[in-house]
Order: sequence, then structure tokens, then C-alpha cells
Amino acid sequence: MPLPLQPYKGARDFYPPDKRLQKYMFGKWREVAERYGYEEYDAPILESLEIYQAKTGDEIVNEQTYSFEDRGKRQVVIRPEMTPTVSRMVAARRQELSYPLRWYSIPNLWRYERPQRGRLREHWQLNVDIFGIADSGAEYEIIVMVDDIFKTFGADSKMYEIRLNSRQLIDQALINYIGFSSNESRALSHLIDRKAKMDKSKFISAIDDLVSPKARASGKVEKLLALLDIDNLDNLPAMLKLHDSALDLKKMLRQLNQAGIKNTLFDISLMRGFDYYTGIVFEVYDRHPENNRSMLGGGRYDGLVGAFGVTPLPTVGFGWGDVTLANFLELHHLLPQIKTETEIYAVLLDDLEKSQAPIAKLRQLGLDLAVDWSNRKLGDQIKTANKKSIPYLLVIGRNELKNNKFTLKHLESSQEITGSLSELANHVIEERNNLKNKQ
RNA sequence: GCGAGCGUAGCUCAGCAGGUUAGAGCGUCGGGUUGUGGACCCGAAGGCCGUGGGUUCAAGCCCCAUCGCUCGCCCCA
Repeated sequence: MPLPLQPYKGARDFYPPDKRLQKYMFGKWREVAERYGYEEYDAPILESLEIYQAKTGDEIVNEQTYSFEDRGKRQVVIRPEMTPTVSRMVAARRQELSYPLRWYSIPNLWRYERPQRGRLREHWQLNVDIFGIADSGAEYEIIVMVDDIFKTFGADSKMYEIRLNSRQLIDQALINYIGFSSNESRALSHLIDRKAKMDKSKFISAIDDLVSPKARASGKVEKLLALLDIDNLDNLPAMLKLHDSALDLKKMLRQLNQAGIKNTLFDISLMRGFDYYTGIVFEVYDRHPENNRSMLGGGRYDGLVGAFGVTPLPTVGFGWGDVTLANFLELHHLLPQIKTETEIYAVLLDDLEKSQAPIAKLRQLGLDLAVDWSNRKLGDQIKTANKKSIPYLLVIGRNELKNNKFTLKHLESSQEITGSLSELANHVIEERNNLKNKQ
């Protein structure tokens, strides 16, 4: 039996070009998060089972996670998401941390399920959370940051849209305005979340299955359907329109608009799967017809830190997966040509031993340099540099060693410059800095 | 977990109705003589046709199972 060459189902190998792309994406994520004053944290990939049971449904814990019993009989889960972990960390130091607390992380997460487009078993996710702010300024900051990240990747606002809703508004609508029980309301909100995927008659019959015959008879279903057709806050019935949650949403949309973010919309059917959200929720959709899906989402969850037995802490956060981001960038042609880190390929022609001094010198001067020790013909060595897309070529042969003057060739443009090692190094470093400033 | 489609060289795929030693392009490696690459020409390596079983004189092709991939569903972190 030959050994398998494929990575484990739903997981990925990162060959250098893949890793370069990942570094690029993570780099932009970090850059923007830090520009907003967020600090990076990390945590173990293993967590004890209990911390998931408090907040999520049983199915997620039992069927959609990698879980096992360790040798000490502890129930262990490979983390499927970061929110419980970060809540745990904050709760553990609830008293000593100072608020508002702004944290981010890019954890590796695992879920046990069938892989499909945009959803693998293994993925990485940018997680950003702000703790300690009850005011909607927290949501505002988070959404502005998300938008900023898109812009930093080169996207324009036509490529995506930001949809907003409020859990409080939904509760108010389903329970107080229409009059469903809280059980019916919870079941209905999960159903409404799937509305876009179902055709209308199927959706209606699914509603009928969920609600009591009495509710059906009293016209509540019609009332619900009418409500779900509303796509503008101003068209809500008065009782809802004047509710705090609707006013908050309206203010949020206005503020975003003032910040130049106009690709927003109110989507009353937007739920987010989890029950832990307590206020405004949002998702960003790709507008590309081939990928018309939610790429990231988040919202306010004020109860989770408190679930660890400490004084509750208002929190807003979001998670953004690397797979959905990569799909988006690819589809919208936003992937840059990402070069290898190596800047110089040193080709040795004559005396390998005497060539070591200039190579060491260039590295001391701060250059990333790979050496071809193969002693092959010059042309062959150049071909290798070319294939590795290393930008500069340095030839070290007897002439160079004798005169202590070297020639650096930029392979793409075929331009050559000649000079001392430090002159060449300065040139490369200058070009490197120019490139960085452009990005 | 459920349903559908697909598995032939590193990659993209051909492969006739089941009929001898399984093909192309790209890529890789080598060559086209002296210290300058990308083009072009020549050549080579590389496949138990995903795996196991079955039907048949004969299976890459048909049947069953299994694994994997893709797309839906469920669920969505």
C-alpha cells in the first residue's frame, strides 16, 4: 500500500505560493486591525468541551466538532470557533483588564462536516472583538473597520454589500408585534434565516408546521409574511419603527452613510445562526453573481462573558474566514502577484570557496539571498532563478572576485547595475522600500 | 448525516461500441559546445486508468463496494 499523498480530508497543504497568499491576506488583516488599535492575542487550539455547551446548540458540539477524550478522561474539543475562547480569556481577567478592550486573532479552526465551496474542515479566521462598550459606537467602529479591510484589499463598494438587522428588533416583531410565543419565535428566526434559499410556498408551509393552529387561524402568519417583505426601516409598522432597536439601526445606517459607506442595507431576514447575539447583527455579502454568499458576519453578544460567572460585559465582534476571502479576491481579480521573499539569486561560476565572503557580506547588509551551489552552466542557473521568480541575479566569477565589483541583474527588465557590494545592497533595499510604500 | 456528479501522467484533459505494448498539450529534467534566462528545436523521465472485488475469452470503459474530489441539503463558527 503506497502512503497517501493527499492532505487529510477538508484540510489544506500550504505550498510556498499558497503560504505567500496567506501571508499577504493575514498581513492586511493585521495591518488594518492594528490601525484601529486592536491587539493580537492567541490561545490553545484545544478547549474543554464545557465552554461550548453553554452557548451553542447540541448539534454543533456533538456532530460538528472534532472532540475526543484525553488520557486523563477529560472531554476535549478542537476549537471550532474563537468566540467562546476569547470570552473565557476575558472573563478570567475580567477585573484587571481595562476597557474598552480591543483584541484580534487569526486562529486556525476545525469543524467536522462535509467540505464544500468556501467551507473546509480546516480554516483560519480573523476574529475581532471590542469589549466593554454598550453604545452603538462599537458596532459602528467594527463595521467601518470591515469596510476598511475590503478597501485595503483593493475592493470597491460595488463588489460587496453590508446587510444589517437587529436581534432585538426581531424579538420585538415576532413576540410583541405579532404575538408568537418565545419558543415559536426562536424556531421561526432559524427558519427566516433560510428564507432566501427556499421558494415561497415551501417557506410558507414550513412556517405553518412551526406555529400553533391557533396562531395560524388568527392571521399571524400573514402578518409575518407582510413584515418580511419590508426592506426599509421607514416602512415598518409604527410600533416597531419607534422601538429603540429600530432607531439604533437607523442611526447606524445614517452614520455609516456619513462615513461614506453606502453599500448597506436593512435585511429583516438576517439572523445569524447563533442564539447568543443580543443586538445589531451584520453580514457582508459578495455581489458577484457566482459567489452570492455571505462572506463574514458578526454582531453584538452582550451575554457571553457573563456566562463564565463574572459581571457581564457588552461585546461586539465578527469573524472572517480565509477561504471566503480568498474566493472573493480571486473572483474579483484582486489577487496581486506575490513574489518570493528571496531577493537575490547568487550564481557562482568559478571559485565556490572564495565566493562565500561576498555572499556573507550581502546577507549582513540585510538582503535575502539564495545561492546556487550546483556549479552548472550560467544559463542553467539563470533558468532556475527565473523559475523561482527571484527578482535579482548576482553573478560571482573570477572577474568579479578579482575587481571586487559585481553586477546585479534585474531579471524581469534585464537591467544591470555594477558596483561595490554595499552599493548594490543599497539599490535593492531602496527598491524594496519603494515597493512597500506602493502597496 | 442525506442526495447528485466525477476519479486516466505533477496539471488540464483525450481515449472508440468492452479488443493487442494507454495518448496530447502544459509543466519537470537533459541536450542545442566557451560567462547571461524567458522564444524556438530535439530528447527523456513520469500512469498497476483512485482502491478492492465481480461479470467476460478480453475491462480505463460494464456491475458492486470503498476511499477521495465537486456541487447541493442539514448546519453555519
